[in-house]
Amino acid sequence: MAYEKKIPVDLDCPLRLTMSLIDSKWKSCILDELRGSESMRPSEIHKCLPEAAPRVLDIQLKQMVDDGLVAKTIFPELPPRSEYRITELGKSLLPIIDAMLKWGVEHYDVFLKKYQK
Amino acid sequence: MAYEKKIPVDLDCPLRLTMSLIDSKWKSCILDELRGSESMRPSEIHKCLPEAAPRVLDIQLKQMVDDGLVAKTIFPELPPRSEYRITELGKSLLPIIDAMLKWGVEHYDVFLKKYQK
DNA sequence: ACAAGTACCGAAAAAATTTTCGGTATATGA
DNA sequence: TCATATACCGAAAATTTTTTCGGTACTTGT
Repeated sequence: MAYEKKIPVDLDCPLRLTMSLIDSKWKSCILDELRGSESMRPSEIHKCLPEAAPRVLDIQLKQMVDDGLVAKTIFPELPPRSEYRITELGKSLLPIIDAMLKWGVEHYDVFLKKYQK
Repeated sequence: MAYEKKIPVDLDCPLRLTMSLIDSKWKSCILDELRGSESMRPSEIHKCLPEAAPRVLDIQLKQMVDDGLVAKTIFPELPPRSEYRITELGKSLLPIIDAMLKWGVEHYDVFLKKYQK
């Protein structure tokens, strides 16, 4: 799959539904970035997540727009301008992102010692 | 990757660390199953998650044992017997699983209408 | 004797995801 | 004029994950 998912989301069970919306490599980070600003332009998002290939962010942002987690506004200008912002549905996932972030911070050292080098 | 991860967990940021521990197709379901019993034998887990190929559960259980989320006891008996149980570290992830499960239940209908058929 | 169950594992195929590369188009600043 | 920036997209390569298949070894029940 490149820019469109064969099976958009996992409808087999509620837990996997939620997972399937955020379990790609960068989606949770994108949500975490978008929460911080009213809106962000693609180039800003790329700068905030420099380790992600720009193409992946494009693809994952598009999927998140399709899923309703993120809204996109295209301004009919040249050079082109567009903006992404988190939707109410996307915001409703933030408690989950928060819980994961908190857990990660609390247990980071253990896994660093365990797996680093 | 087949039965061992090249990069065991993602240490780039706390959020991705947490994600990397549970973001495979069945790990969150395994945790959700294991929470319900004191312990489970592999064959029981397979029966509870019939859609997952047994080999995948083996592999993912092994990774979860390596990561410390699940503990395994092997009984030196014949025919062989072993048991998996969730560890304290694994239990500390349950609030995240709960939040995802709750979100999934609350938003299931929307995505069913949106993507089914 | 033989099928079925128990737990496990390697190899390879299949599927999905991520990354890289090159390309479109227009505008601005040096 | 030329490099840079904006946003986007397709194709293919690379990587990772999931699945399938076949095999080990031993026991119980028919």
